[in-house]
Amino acid sequence: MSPRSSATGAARTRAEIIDAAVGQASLEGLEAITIGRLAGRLGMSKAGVIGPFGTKEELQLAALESANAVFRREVWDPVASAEPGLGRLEALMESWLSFLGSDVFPGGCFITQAAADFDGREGSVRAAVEETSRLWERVLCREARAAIGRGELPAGTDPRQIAFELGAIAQGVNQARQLRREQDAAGRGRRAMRRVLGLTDDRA
Amino acid sequence: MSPRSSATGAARTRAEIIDAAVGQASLEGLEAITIGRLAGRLGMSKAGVIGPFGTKEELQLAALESANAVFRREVWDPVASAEPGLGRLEALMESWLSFLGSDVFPGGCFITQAAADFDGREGSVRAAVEETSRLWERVLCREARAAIGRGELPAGTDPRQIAFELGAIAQGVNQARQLRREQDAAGRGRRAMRRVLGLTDDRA
DNA sequence: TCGTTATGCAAACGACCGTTCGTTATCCTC
DNA sequence: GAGGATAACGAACGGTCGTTTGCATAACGA
Repeated sequence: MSPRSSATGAARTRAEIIDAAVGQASLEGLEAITIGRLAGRLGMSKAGVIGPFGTKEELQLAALESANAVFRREVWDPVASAEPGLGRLEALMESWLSFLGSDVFPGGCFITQAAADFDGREGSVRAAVEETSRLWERVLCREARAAIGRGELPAGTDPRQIAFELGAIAQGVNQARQLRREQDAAGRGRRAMRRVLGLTDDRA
Repeated sequence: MSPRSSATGAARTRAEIIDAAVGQASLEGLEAITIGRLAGRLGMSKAGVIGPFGTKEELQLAALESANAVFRREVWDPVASAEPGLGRLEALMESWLSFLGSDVFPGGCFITQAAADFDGREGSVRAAVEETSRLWERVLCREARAAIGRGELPAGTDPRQIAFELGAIAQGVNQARQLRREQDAAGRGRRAMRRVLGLTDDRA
């Protein structure tokens, strides 16, 4: 079931195809992946690549699901055991920034890439991307709500506004790093996030 | 020279092709535009479409240039005559939000779309997209610097940080509207921008 | 050990890709 | 009116796209 490295036969092949698809998609977009190029990169035939999925659309959905799992493992899991509230939200942002600065996905944030690629289309992949985006925003929102409930953020704060702003900043970091290749993208993002969370380390 | 609606013969055709290409690109990405589909939509032959540009890459560059001109006309020009400083920066943000909420580009912000599409590639189009992004950030930065110089933003404020955050918020608005179809995307963006600019209309 | 079931390959399909070529219609200038 | 430039056409090029089909071969359960 798990797409980790070992496994036997078909499951292993399937995981390798998905990994290659995720890499390709993070660079050029989920729609730009191509059966033929994946086959070339993997040293397989086109039929062998598409076989386990039946359809390119199913392969796209599998790649998205895999990228979600990677994101959860890299960003959420490290802070999952902490207590809900501002502390965990702060740790989550650090985790997120570290992820955006890594090369886990060679082309940067997979969801941002997929969102731009599919927000003007219709179909099941678009729906899955939208749902992923919604789910992650719900996570941020829940965490912000916990922080408000504990009095760590001002009463009356709108948790959805916090979630929106944190997500926007992450998008900005991703673009600064991937498009403009700014060295200090993470630093700018950190400052912005800390200001949103009231953890001002600069002038009032 | 200007791609406005009237004009004679070839220039007019060229402008029509570019308009169609911009529309298509804002929906599905600058790389996903296709000579054949443009020809179909325009009732022309493929040769007639690619003729004025010679190459798809040149057509992409022309589409990007046109989108830049539209952006400047819709967002910058309305505030260009005001005095530099916080007032104009605020007006610029309103102008930007209004633009993001309009359907000038059917698929949302052209640059965000193009950035995601090309930030993992190489070549002249990528370079042009990057330069556009840099240029716009420089505009925001210059405006923030003016506001700081006039004492309308706290001394010691980093104008590049302001530019980064405003740009990130716009990206967030675009994704909220285009992917998640949130009704109040502009409202969230406005609140976030005003907070960045110290124009707090919510609780301290 | 032998059928059965997976697993992946080679080849081919029709469709569309970007680009090139030669030709035609239309206009402007002598 | 004749002649030349211009603009767009239709047809074709070699490739690549996603998908389907039939055939090997490897693995497995009896």
